[in-house]
Amino acid sequence: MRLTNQRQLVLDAVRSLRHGTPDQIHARVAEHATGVNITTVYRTLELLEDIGLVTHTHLDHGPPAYHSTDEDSHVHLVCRRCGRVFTAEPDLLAPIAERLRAERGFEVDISHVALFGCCADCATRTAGNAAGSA
Amino acid sequence: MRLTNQRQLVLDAVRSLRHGTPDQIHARVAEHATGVNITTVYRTLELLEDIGLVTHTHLDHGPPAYHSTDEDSHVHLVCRRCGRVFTAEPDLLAPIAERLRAERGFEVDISHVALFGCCADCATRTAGNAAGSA
DNA sequence: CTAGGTGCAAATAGTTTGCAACTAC
DNA sequence: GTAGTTGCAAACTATTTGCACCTAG
Repeated sequence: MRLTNQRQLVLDAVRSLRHGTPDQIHARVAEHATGVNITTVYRTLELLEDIGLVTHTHLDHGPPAYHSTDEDSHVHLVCRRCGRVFTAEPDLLAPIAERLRAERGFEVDISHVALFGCCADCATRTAGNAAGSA
Repeated sequence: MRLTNQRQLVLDAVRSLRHGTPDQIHARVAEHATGVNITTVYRTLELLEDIGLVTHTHLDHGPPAYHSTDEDSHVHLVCRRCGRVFTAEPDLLAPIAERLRAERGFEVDISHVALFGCCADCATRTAGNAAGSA
């Protein structure tokens, strides 16, 4: 497999953006080099994922978020109000992963998990408001 | 709000398909009535979600899965090999939801959760095979 | 009757593919 | 030198929007 400049750039971008979409990765790459095509970004991400250097998660609808497998695997907490992404220790899901493995042989990919909900800030901000979501 | 035939059909379709994509819902509706447009399906799903009759989950990349809020809320287990969707009791995540609420004020929406991984069947089928994914 | 709902077609966004030119090895 | 890689443009899929027509209330 050939190590091209583009591939190095894409990998660097994935590492520096911690949850980058293909588009964001492309933009980041473009800061360092001109003319790397979005197509190449997609192809490279697929390749890097294939050889296990990156993984992707679906943090919301829309573009997937890519992250390097270098980082400690972590669980994503996505706030559906403000859209921010928090991380939690993978440890959090360990008991569940254990239970699913034991009870049904299902092997959870912890680094791929996103939990949706509402973060503390947004909960505070909307406290007292129950019904109307405009 | 007007109760139209189309809306009733879309809601019925969401209920009968348990994890339907907009496309599948459209197809299901088309079995019962002619000429309901995919656009209407999208608009109706948005509306039904807004008034709380349905929710959607991202079970994989691609189209979201809609389900009726009638059903018991449940956790989705998505096999990344065969694509099948299993369900688990929401109970499974309760301790985690509790912990996140206590530790960081993050309120997890349990019915929105999908756990990715590999089901027992696929694990068995690929036992002993480590590297090559063609 | 009328405000809200629908269908159509076109716009948009994200992603994939064919193919010719290019380059790391 | 050559097979693998890239860029471009066009295809494709999923979704949204504008607008004229239609219908539930």
